[in-house]
Amino acid sequence: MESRSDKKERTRRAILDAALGLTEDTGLAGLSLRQVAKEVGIVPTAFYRHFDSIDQLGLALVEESFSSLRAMIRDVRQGSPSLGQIVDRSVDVLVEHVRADRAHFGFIAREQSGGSAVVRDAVRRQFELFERELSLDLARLPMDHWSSADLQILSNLIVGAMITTSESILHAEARDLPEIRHRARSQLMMMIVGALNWKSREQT
Amino acid sequence: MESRSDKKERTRRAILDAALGLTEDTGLAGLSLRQVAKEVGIVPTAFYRHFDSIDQLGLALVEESFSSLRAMIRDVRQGSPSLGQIVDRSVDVLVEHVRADRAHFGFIAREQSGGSAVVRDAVRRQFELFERELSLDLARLPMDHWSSADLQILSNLIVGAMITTSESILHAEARDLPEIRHRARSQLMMMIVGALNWKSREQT
DNA sequence: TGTACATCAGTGAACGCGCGTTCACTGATGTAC
DNA sequence: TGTACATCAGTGAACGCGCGTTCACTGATGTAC
Repeated sequence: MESRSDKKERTRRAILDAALGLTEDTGLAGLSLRQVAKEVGIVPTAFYRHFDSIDQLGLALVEESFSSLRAMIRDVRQGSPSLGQIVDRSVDVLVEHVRADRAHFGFIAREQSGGSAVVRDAVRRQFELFERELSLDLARLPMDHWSSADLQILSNLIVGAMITTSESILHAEARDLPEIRHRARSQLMMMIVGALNWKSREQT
Repeated sequence: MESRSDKKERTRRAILDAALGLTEDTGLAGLSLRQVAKEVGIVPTAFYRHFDSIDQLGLALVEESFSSLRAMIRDVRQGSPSLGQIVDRSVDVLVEHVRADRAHFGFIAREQSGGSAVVRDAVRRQFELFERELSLDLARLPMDHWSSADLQILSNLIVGAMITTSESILHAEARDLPEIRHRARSQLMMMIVGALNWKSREQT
């Protein structure tokens, strides 16, 4: 038999999924509690058994979505390939993850400048955290003693390009993927090569 | 005396300005015709004398905002400084324009992934156009015979960084500006140096 | 310059609709003895 | 194992509100003669 808390968890899950789906066209701002309830198959007031408000639901989705993002980074890291392969591998993993988890990546991209101040700020805070983590990863690469401030600048640039690329992947047809892959690889290469040369130039 | 059409133009202007203001927190998706009318000081139904719908109003704002953006580029171009100064000058002009025209730049940044499909698509189309223009500008720099495809890839990367930087400027306090300037300069430098070295490397 | 008519930006009442939120409730699941 | 009571996810009616849109209108501005 399914316990009461199991059932509740299942409904909660259904609410989160419904919200991810309904949000795709209109953003969280265009999502109503009643739409969600209807989609899930509960009465509007039952929503409150799970979340205090649409904003709280949004925050839960932010958490979930960034878990997705971190899982992706772990995937890149565990391959731990050579510096030469890291570009190809990173881009492949990005494309793969975005395709496999459109809903979460789309949610993040949208709500980054969405209509709810609370959710928007949460997304931005998570991206800052994410940037700092990436800069730690970069520090482990052989980039002769960069300052952490400079690593963060590079990290900020890379994360920005990653978001732009994710958006391209989300809007693209399958047949456009090779081109997007090529572009993303070229850009990542430019950034890394640029950072290396810019830095060595400055130090001489 | 103010003519009838002058008066109409003035009201239209007031609607556009009210929309830009009200949109700042909630995005276009959170904007209602009645809010705009109230802000302007007309009755809701009078709105229809100027726009068919909020979406049409949004499209007008997209046009306006990208005029702003193009004015900025013209400003960069007319200085036509050396390759060495172009980075500093570009960043200075960007910061200056974004600060002077927060409303338009914020509108573009927001509605790029906003809740209205029509407006969103219009913004994206404009950005693609803008990228192509920038790639033509880049072709005039001494970047030994790049293919236009590669210039577009670089252009796409630069525009992405420009949007990210604009968003930083919009959210920043005045005292954080020097750091943002520094970051933007470093990043633009990385991209240009990277592009040059990556390319020459590939050609050998 | 004066008159008669046309235009049209803005008015105001009215509509039906979906919204978030309140409240008292039901009945199945869980717990204490 | 059986009984009595507590918990609580989901129900259903009701509310007041702001929304976009319709319609017939007003009265100042503009135009033709």
